Amino acid sequence: MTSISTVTPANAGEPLAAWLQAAFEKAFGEAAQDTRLRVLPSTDPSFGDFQCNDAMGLAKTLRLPPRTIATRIVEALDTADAPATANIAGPGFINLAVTPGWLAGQLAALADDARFGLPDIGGGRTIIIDYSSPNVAKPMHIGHIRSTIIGNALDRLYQALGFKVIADNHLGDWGTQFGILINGFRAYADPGRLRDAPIEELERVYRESYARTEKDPEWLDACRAELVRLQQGDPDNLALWRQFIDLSLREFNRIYERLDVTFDLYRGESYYNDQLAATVALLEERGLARESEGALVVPLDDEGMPVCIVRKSDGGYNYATTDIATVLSREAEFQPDRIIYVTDERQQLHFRQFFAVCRKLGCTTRLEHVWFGLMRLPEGTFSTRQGNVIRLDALLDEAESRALAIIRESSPGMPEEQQQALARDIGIGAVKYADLSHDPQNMIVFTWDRALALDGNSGPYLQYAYARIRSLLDKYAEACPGCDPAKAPLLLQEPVERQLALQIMQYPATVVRAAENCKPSLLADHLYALSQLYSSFYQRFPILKADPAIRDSRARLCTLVARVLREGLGLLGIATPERI
RNA sequence: AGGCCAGUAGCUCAGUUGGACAGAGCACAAGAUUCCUAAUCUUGGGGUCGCGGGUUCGAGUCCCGCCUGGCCUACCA
Repeated sequence: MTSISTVTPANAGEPLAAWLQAAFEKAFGEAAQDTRLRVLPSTDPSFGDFQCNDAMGLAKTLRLPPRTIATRIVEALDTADAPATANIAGPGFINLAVTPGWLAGQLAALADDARFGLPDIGGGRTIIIDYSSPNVAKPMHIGHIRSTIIGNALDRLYQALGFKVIADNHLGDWGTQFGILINGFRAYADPGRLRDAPIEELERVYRESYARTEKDPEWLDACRAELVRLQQGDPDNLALWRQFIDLSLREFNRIYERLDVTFDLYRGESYYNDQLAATVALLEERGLARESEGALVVPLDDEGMPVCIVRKSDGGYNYATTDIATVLSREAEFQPDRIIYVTDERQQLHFRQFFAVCRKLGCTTRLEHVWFGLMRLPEGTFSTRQGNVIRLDALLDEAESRALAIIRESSPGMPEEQQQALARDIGIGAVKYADLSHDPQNMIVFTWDRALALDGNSGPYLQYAYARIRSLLDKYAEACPGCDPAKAPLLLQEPVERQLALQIMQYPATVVRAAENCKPSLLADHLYALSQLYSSFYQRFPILKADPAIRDSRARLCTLVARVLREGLGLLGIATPERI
């Protein structure tokens, strides 16, 4: 159950819904008991601030014209200290225009709440989020960015809502590719290149070795032999394997640092290696697995899915086995409430299958696959073979250098070091926002200009709005020493000021919705709308030069916009520099 | 062949339990800076919401059929 935070309800319309609900019950008695009226922000400011559409839906059950229902609700409203005026429009919409006093009071209550209205939904329960998960000995490319950025945003969102989040990087650090790599490494690796660009070198070695397996059977056998030796624990091969992981992690961590992404665990597939046999034994014990064409499979006809292979015909285990063992291990160690996997869309069937197997084993953890559309290039799918992969570090480099060019032009006086730090925040912010502002499930066609856009609906637009507020508030402090905007009464007179207040008040509900739907884009949209309102307000109305009471109120409104932007962008993992 | 997803303005995309004349950004056109950061703001044109049925007081949203595109469909992950 959702527990409501200290002062402010998560949905800004809730107090109004309660007000309408009381009138509804007064007017209709028992007939009203089973329904709860909902109040949502208006779809158009000209209708008012909030609206309730439920009278139309109730027409059937109450057997009355919707307009009559709406009228009777409105007539029964408690008018003493009413938070809003209500009127009926169209077939039975109840439009609510809230009083300035109510609006100011609600906003002030939100401002005084330490959690800014975010409810503690988690109550300390544990969620494991499994994301990023690149393959060892291969460079991270733009195909990894969505999992990393979306996963990290979910990490931050759930933490903000009171969950204990364990971010687990389930590295691809085990499997047949290591036989090819070890054998190739001994034959082809160049120490100099390995020192200068380790991952490129490992990748080159792998490609060369792999190519040879296709035309040289003896080579292929040698690779297989190395793999067997590794799996049997041969010290030399293990040492090499550890070196590959070590080199890869160093490279990955450089990128994670640039992206401000951190993990609580780095448990690759190899971590579960010694649990695979027991996992399969358990499946057999429970009578869930059977032989088929030499492999061991779990039939899933009852779920309408093809069989799930848990042991290959050569006796080896595959990813399904590892994933099942991973769930069992996580349940035993962490007792998580949920496990969320963030991967691309191609793995949907695999996840549905192994989730089903887990349920058959009696797992009670809520397992969830958050999938996202594959990123592709305008000319088609990117692929290693065609060499049209865009490496993640190259993307980030380009993002930063584009940002730096603009900063040098617009802020030539800024110290070089500060320009570069700013370019990092803005460039990385642009890349992250370009991803997070889209619904994860939509495919993204990658173009440099779109991924690195610095105007319009972009990360820098939001960062710019924030920096302008900071600058303005500094000037306010100078102009009015000793003034505390937090104590100023809120006078929300202009329509755009009311809209700003309403938008801010929807922030907690938006965070909840973004987390529950695993769609950070919902929060990104909200922050963009807030920035648009603010930019319009800023451009059209004086703040520092307004009459003192108005000036102080507007300064306070600015502090609240800044707070939402800083905290909201923070939940998306996007930095908010104080100066641009 | 079956499954999942998508199809909304020239382009990229939003669009809470079905709700009021379908919204942004980019691009295009015209304007705004002696004044709090113009990476901004204001105004304008522009859409048979893939097609056809159905349910409903009401459908971009739900149901059925079709068209187009992407991905998946047993020993890669």
